[in-house]
Amino acid sequence: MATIKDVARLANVSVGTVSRVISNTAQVKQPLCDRVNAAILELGYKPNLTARALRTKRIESIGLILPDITNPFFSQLAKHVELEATKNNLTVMLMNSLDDKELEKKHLELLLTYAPRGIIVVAASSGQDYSFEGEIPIVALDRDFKSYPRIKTDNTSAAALVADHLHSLGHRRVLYISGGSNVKISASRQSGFIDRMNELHSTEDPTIVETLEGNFNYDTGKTLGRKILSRKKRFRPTAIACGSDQIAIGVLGVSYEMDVKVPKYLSVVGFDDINISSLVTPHLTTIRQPIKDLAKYAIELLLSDIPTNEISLQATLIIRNSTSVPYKGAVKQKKV
Amino acid sequence: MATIKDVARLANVSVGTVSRVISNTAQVKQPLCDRVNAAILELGYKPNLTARALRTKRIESIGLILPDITNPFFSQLAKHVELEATKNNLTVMLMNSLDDKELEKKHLELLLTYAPRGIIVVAASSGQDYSFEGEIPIVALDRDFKSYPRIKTDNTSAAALVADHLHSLGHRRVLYISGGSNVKISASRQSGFIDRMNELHSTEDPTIVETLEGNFNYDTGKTLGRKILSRKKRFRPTAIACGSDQIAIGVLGVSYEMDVKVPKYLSVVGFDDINISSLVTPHLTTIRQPIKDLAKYAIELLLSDIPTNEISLQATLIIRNSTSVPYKGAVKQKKV
DNA sequence: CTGAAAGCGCTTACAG
DNA sequence: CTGAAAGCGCTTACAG
Repeated sequence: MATIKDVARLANVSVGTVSRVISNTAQVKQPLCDRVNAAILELGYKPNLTARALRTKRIESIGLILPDITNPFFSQLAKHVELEATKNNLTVMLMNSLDDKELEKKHLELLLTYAPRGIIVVAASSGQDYSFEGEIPIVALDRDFKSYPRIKTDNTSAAALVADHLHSLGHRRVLYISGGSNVKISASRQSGFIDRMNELHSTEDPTIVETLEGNFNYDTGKTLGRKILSRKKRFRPTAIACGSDQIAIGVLGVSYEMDVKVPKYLSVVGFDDINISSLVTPHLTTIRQPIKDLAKYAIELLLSDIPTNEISLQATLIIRNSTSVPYKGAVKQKKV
Repeated sequence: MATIKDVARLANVSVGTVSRVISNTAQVKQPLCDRVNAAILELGYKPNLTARALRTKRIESIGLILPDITNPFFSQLAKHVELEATKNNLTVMLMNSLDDKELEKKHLELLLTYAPRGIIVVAASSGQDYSFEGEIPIVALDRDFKSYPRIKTDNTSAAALVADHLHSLGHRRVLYISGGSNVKISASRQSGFIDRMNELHSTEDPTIVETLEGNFNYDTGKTLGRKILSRKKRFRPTAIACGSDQIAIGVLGVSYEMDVKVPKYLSVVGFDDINISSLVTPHLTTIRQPIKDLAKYAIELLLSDIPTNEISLQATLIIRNSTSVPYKGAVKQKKV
């Protein structure tokens, strides 16, 4: 591999000059500049990133720690983070915390010793019980992490969108399956939905909202879905809103098994718009998180060090085939 | 941040000695060793990885280039690569080629300038039209890349497993939906299936095999599935084997839409065992690739530089609910 | 605007 | 077994 010295020799300038034309950091007279560029081309010179990093004390990478790349939402996030990073000539180091706070901490510490331009963490834990020295910028994505600046979707207003949609279709008895009220973003979605539903309530036109809690996964959808659909029809909601697409797809699964046609007899809404949402049958009505922007702002924040607390982005409702007006027979229902 | 010098000073030894105890590369007498370790602990010293990399000309990372982390199979692969890398104290740099050979090349070149311990590429292209200097080990995972050593699943024998399964259930008219015969691994699966099916054929007990070609995605399953299920029953296969789970899930989708009960009237088999396969309805019978081993061997190969051409791992058949004996009415059928 | 030189934090021959 | 020192390939004050 040719080094900066080789280039300097060939171009008959000092290494300092070569460095300057490469980094475009200072004025270099045209003739010198040309000679340097010619030499770079001739030698096929590529700067040694490690050496540069040692001097500047910054590696041209960002770290990305997330619970599990296998989760469709996270993999989409990771993809856009990588794409956005590449635009900025940054490489991304990926690590799975497996939702293990110890591992998350270890990853963070290792990453810190690489001195990347910044670290994005989709947190497994709140990280309250330890701290880092050093001035490497850290950004929390999606979930809170310590008191680092955070980029997130406005979950509350997004969930309200779901409530609006269902209500406007005519649903008055709905059920919310939550990813667990102990998880913060899950709680935001849940309260966003319920609060809006309550706002929509009036004595003349009453709404009934129930909530069931589980996790963000398929199993929750299956288990709780089965429970709900086992009820007598008059005690069933006409629509189920879910805290995640996974839950919703689980609900779709039991609906099929129990022969409850969606959306005819049951409307189902997800949250996230993961890839398969548009492919399952019926196609899932859901909330699309602005993943690309989430990634873009996260990286921007990392590179800008403009002090920021939180950036909250708006999500959009994607209406597909899993929601419709409630079936005619959905007459006066009793409260469970 | 404390440096090796600080440690040396505190421990009252030379930096060389500190380096030696850290890297465990030479015998250091107990007392010195103890002093050094104590100093490291006291200062919370972490070696500067960049400086080490500059000296050793190797960064403790591996590169991972794959078409799209969003593809469930790749994300599982990536996860296990990362887990395995972490075990070896290696960090992974992730890049999506987006199936673009130019981008793949650019990524590769960038990665090379980082001088990682090795690069794993799940190739978008055969990479025939360019070459790299340098001695950084490269390993092809899943798909061929140049003439680098390759780790893969034995697609041919895996597909034969599917043929065996279907035949033993009693299916005699089957159809294979391929991911395209121009893609090498797809062709292996296809021929593995067809060849075994033909071996199983005899004049007393004939089998009929058809093939349709598309891509590895859901759409292919939907489109071709719809085409097949639109045929009159007597011209329909009793089972469809697919080149990927995505295709199979697409087929499941149209089966539902067209009200063809699976597996009662149609058996469906996938390939890959991506996460959702066990969650779709009905749960998909499929081939499980030994993803963990794929990842493990890839990294082993990278680190060992034992000259190897190809490692081919055996897959396993996972029988779930999308396959069963063909329905009774599946009597004498005519050839299409 | 340009060059000479220091120095980033390590590792590793080279002596002893 | 240990220390002194060179050097990895850059960047960046410091002079001029």
